[in-house]
Parts: sequence; C-alpha cells; structure tokens
Amino acid sequence: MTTFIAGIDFSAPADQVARLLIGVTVLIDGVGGRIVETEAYDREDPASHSFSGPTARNASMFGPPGRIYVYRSYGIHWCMNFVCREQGHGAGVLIRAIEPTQGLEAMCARRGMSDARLLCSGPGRVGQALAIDHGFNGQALDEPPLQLLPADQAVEVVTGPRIGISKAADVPWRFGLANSRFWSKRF
DNA sequence: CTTAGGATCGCCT
DNA sequence: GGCGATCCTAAGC
Repeated sequence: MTTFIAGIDFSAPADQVARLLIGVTVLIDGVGGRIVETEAYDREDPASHSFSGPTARNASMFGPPGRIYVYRSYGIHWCMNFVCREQGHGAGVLIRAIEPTQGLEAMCARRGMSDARLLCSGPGRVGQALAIDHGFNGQALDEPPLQLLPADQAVEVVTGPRIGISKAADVPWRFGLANSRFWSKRF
C-alpha cells in the first residue's frame, strides 16, 4: 500500500518523509510557501505524541497517511504534522518552518508583523500564518483547500537533533534546507 | 547574544 | 496537579 502525494510516498518511515518534504511547497487556500524545516516522530519514539498509543488528541496520527494531524501546543499555538506510515501506525512529520512565497499579505496580517524571515519560522508561527486550527485535523493533503507541490529542483538537506523536546533528544530527526535563512533555529 | 517569565489548556499521572 | 513537538517580550551581560 502506497500513498503518493506531490511525488512523495507517505507510507514510508517518518524520517524518510521528513527529508523528502524539504523543498516541497505547501499552500492552504493558496497561502504558504516552501518547507525548509521538518522533524520526524514515530510510534517507538518517547518524544512522539503517539508513543503512549491512540488518544482523542492524537487520533489522526493513527489514521490514514497523507493527512494532517493538528495539535494545540502550550494551550496557545496550533501546529501541523503530515501523517505517514500505514493506517494505525502513529507516525508523523512536524512542519517546523516555511519560506513564505505565496500570500505574503495574508500571512503578515495574520501574524501582525511584516518580517518575512519571522513569518513562518517555527511550528506555531506556521500555524498562525496559514490560519490553521483544529478544524484542519484529519484534512487530506491532496484535497482543497490544501495543496502540495513537488520541489522544483534537487535540494541539499542538513540534519540535526530535534528541538524543544526532553526525551530522545539525541535522535537526528530534524531536517532542513541547506543554508536557508528561514529556519526556526540554526542547525 | 543569552536567559527568564508569562500566556493558557488538554492530556496524563 | 504538572507539564509540554512554543512564542513573545524584557532584562541582563
């Protein structure tokens, strides 16, 4: 069983998908840009929301691949994952940063600022700029208002340990577009 | 440049 | 009751 969207097989392991997503453009209602930073989370991963099994919150992580898992971070921010592996596995890729390319005006308005560099450079910022909320939980990546566009050229990818977690902090499952200035933090 | 604290809420122990 | 897959602002060096 495979699930291809924008040339990526979302039934592959999370770290592979996280790497392949670098350079891919994600748009919601035509607003968004190029993914420049991701992190992989898998079932056998103490840092993952899916580690302790299915709950009401993480249900879509255990749903079919190629959809979105949206969660509330610190009771304030909305963050977006792309679900991967097979149905029931509980793996996903956190979209940590985007290079804004489309709908700059809308994103600036939603973020209340105009510095392109800070518009989508962090998972909570991405959520705010793309107007993501709980309503997008379970939304398919290949259905409106979402759009995924393949990277238009080969990209160089850098890796490092994931950010903001205390468990399994040494696993190098953070991926970034080499030399991007839109990372949430340097590699 | 680094560090600290507050905002704010659903989940888990 | 505690603690996050965070962000912003302010203060210290």
